[in-house]
Amino acid sequence: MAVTIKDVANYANVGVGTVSRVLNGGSVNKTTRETVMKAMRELKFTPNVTAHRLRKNRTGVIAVLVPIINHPFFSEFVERVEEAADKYGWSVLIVSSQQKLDKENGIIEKIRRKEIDGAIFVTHYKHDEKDLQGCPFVSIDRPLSKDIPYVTSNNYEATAEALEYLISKGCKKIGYIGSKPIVDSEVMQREKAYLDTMAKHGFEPRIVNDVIMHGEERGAVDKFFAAYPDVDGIFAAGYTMAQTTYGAAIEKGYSVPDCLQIIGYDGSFEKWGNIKSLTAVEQPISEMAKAVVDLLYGVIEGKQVTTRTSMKAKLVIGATTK
Amino acid sequence: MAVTIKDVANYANVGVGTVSRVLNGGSVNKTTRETVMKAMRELKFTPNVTAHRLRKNRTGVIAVLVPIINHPFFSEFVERVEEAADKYGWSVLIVSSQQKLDKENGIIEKIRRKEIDGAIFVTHYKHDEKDLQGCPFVSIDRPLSKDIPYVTSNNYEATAEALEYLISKGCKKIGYIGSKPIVDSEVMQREKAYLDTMAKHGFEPRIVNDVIMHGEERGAVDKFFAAYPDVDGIFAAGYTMAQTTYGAAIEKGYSVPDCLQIIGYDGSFEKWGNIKSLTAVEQPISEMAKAVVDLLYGVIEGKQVTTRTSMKAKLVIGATTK
DNA sequence: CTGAAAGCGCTTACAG
DNA sequence: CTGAAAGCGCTTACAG
Repeated sequence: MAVTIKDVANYANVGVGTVSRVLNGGSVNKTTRETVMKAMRELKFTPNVTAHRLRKNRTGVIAVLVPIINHPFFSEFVERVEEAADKYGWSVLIVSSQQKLDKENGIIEKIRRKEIDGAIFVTHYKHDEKDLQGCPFVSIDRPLSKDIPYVTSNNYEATAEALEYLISKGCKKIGYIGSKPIVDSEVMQREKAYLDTMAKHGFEPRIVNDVIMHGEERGAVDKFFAAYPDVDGIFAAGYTMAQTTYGAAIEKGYSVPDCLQIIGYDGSFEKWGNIKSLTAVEQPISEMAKAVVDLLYGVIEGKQVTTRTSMKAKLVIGATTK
Repeated sequence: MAVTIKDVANYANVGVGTVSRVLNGGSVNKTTRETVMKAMRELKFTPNVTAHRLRKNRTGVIAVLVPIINHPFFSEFVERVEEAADKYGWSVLIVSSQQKLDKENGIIEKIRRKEIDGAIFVTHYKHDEKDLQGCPFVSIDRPLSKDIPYVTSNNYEATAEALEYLISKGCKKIGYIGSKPIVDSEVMQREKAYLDTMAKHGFEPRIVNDVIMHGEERGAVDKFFAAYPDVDGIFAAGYTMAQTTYGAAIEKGYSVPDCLQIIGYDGSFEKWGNIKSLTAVEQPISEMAKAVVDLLYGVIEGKQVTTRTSMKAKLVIGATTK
């Protein structure tokens, strides 16, 4: 069969413990270490992760919960998580919960049963504090519960910057279309930044920010245009919302960006090469994924980790603004 | 710690072997089995998968390779695979290869090193026959290599049906826009069905079917419209192609479906609620995923499995046809 | 049908 | 720093 730690030990004339120690960075005499490494190379040894996991009481599996997978932000996020998780030898279970509580509870239960080692929540649902006790969890944009670490981006500043950009391009009747999170989340800073910026410039706010699910954007967008037909700039607080806004605007006869400028959050239309590229606030998805995976590793290993990590989003100019 | 097979054995006054046998469906005396099951229930025993895997030399991880994850067909397929894999206690590693050979070879290498148990290829790349020897592989739409099982849909019949539908709705100048697979694949039956149907009706073919990557659809679509501006019906042989075709057609001033009718393959635009829903040939994604996972299980367990499994796609009428 | 024992490939106190 | 040994939680011949 495959070559094991024992074969290496025999070949190098040491005990298996020693081989294990060089594998795990334990203290080993320098020349001994070299002999062992040489043996590993010559025998083409690769450690058996399953045995390692059994000994360490780990499964090597983490879960990532997203509301929907077919979405520019979430799908890229998930990809980056897979890449970052590879560093720890983890494989990742993708759970697309579409805001269904039972799927989320299923994951919590799996962790409890030790079927997976931990989970990353990108979904927004309210959980019982005590269900989360002692489980290795991390999340995006909001603390799952007190003291549970999470990664976010500078929602407030990035949104304010985007709005100032619209204003600098001549917009005076600026609207905000969003999808309100079910639970307290830093995503709400986007709306706050909008209100503050409008107030600062003396503009009256035009807002539609309801609690809706992915796939229900059109209703919110139609409601917005019905209420504020005179709008000349829109900040759409999510990718799907921006795409829907753009599509509806074109249908309704608005000329983009001449009469109506649009800025979205995340992603760009150019992906499929079929519509013009969106001006958007882009979150550093890759860095956020890496950070959240490292955080989860820390939690699983019982290390001290920072509770809140904020990363910088930046405005990327596309063709939906002047 | 957690309750183990040993605790159950003690509690039920039997040997651990017996407990293991009831767990794995070995032959056990009926009343003994009941005593053991009762003990498991009362002790809230759940088997440790890692130990099981170590003993069976399995990792419990399979990979699924897709060209791109943010795509209606592939993302749903991947979700269904996750669900189906759960039945075998597997977790699935999602690899988005965007037709990059090194990622695919990385997976083959992982299987060789026993880091994963098997893989499902939805990507289309040419691999060395001998690299695939003895590895548990299955695929979609084409045999990865001789005798390697795969699942497909009735591409030919479904495409022919879609074209007959266009013709029944008055189309006479029907085009085909596709993305040609790099390797031999049953997807090519779509083009064949198109050519046959055109010939049958005495229509002249209008085809653009180049080898392109996801994200490069717009070039093909523009090329098509430049060559055949008089088109009144289009069969777009993939979802992204259909979406791009629709977007470009609207931009170029075609009225859909009044002057130009479009049928796609897979997915629908309505997902984001922003554009009209597509008339499309829908593959039975869930069934295909289930079938391919069961196939992989068979291959891993060394069972005899059927080489080709074909499932029925069906035409779903949307708003892009009359 | 069933129990005792060996072993899957590692890690980790325990002595030295 | 290092070796021998126990043990992680299972499965599987081997006897009976």
